[in-house]
Amino acid sequence: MAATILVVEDEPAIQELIAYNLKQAGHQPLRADNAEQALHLVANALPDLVLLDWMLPGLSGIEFARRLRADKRTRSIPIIMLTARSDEQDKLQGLETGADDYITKPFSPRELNARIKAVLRRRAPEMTDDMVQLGGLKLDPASHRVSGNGEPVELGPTEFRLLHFLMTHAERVHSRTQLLDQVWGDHVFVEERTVDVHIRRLRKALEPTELDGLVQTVRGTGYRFSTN
Amino acid sequence: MAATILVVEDEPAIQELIAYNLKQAGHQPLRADNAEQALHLVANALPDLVLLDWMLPGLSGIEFARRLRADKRTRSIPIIMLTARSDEQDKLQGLETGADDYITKPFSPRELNARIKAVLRRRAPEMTDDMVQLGGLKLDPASHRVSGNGEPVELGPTEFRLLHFLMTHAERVHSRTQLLDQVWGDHVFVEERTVDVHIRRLRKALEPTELDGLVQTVRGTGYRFSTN
DNA sequence: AAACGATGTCACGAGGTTGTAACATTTGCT
DNA sequence: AGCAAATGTTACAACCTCGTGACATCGTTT
Repeated sequence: MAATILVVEDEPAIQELIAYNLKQAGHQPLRADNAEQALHLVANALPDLVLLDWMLPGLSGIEFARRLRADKRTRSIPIIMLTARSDEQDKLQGLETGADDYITKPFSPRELNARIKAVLRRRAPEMTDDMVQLGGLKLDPASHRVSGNGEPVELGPTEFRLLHFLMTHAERVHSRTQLLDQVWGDHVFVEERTVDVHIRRLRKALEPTELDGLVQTVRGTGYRFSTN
Repeated sequence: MAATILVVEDEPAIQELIAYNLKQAGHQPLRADNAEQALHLVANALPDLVLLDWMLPGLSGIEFARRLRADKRTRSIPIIMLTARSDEQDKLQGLETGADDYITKPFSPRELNARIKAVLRRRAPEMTDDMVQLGGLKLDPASHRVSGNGEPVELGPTEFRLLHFLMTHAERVHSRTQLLDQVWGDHVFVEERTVDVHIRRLRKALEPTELDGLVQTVRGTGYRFSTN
């Protein structure tokens, strides 16, 4: 895991509790008492996920979420909202604003962790550090290591992310555009053909292990990771 | 999936939100703030589906839908309308004008995606990435693979699209013109006989699996995929 | 300052893909 | 049987796609 998680919660006790739990789970909590402060933090460094209390003094949680969604840079950050009760009204409005999940207080640390993990997996399975093992290839996000048939494989950062994405979305074709969006980020402007070059570098790095065939070209469409 | 979806919505925040969600779901959003702009976009390239806000400044959503339905070229584009409230009046008028579905604000991304998928499945199954399995032939759009009686089948891009369309519209005859429109796309001018050649190539590719008989000629009319 | 690794872009060539025309064959009809 | 229209089949040139190596840039390390 090791995700940076922004906690926006005005109640100090609850904020403390959540932050402690996140730390226990291996995440790095960022804290904010209100939306303004949260916006400041986000301006400095992007969190991987936001835990957002819906009832905030000043700028509301809904408005904060809206702003995150409005900015290209922060648009893709997953949001889990914390609601006081199972308030259907909040829930609806929250989901409309683009929250990925909600959790009603009181909640157990276990439940919170489960939802965080689920959201990270759903939004971006490649953000999780579950080990991926497919067709003789093993990729471990936690240790940032890759091995093919036992032999270690050296990859550059981009090739690592690319392989990670492909392996967590195997048996599917991905267009260059999709790969750029998912691996490079959707706010980056790069030539589509750049993908080819990195695919090439990835294959080259896999060659010594004879596993370069797993990364396949689908002519006219894109690339695919497949064990067939 | 990977459908091109035109979003006609004057509220920037909502437009942004929808576009973002569509992208996440693997679609490619086109945006228009008003009906005029939307008409321009449509003139250039046909979207696979239109998300249409009913309340628009200037030319209304209803009028826009009417125009789409009036033109032969755009008549078959599925439309999902976005209504402010569950306004029976709008709903009736919308469905009458030819909308395929409606969704009332506020709506969750999940609900929107579900409706899009449902409409596509009904109106343009070839845009979906559901696997198609018919008469011993299996075609999987997601992995971009085809197999006949278990054996893999190699197809060029055009043959793949052609087979996909035929299989998702089986037991129906399609004229060469229809196939050109649906498989080659609009705004393309190609000889009708070209279809014959690709049918031939498709059959040839299917020959090794003995499944080439599924692609049938209907003399004087066109071609048909049939398991009989 | 020099060296290095990572990255994005370009240019070139091999090979796959496509549309068309030309010719062959089949089909329906008289 | 004989004919004309429709379809099957093949060959091919134009075109497109992708793999590949080279190179410039940038930020960091030595």
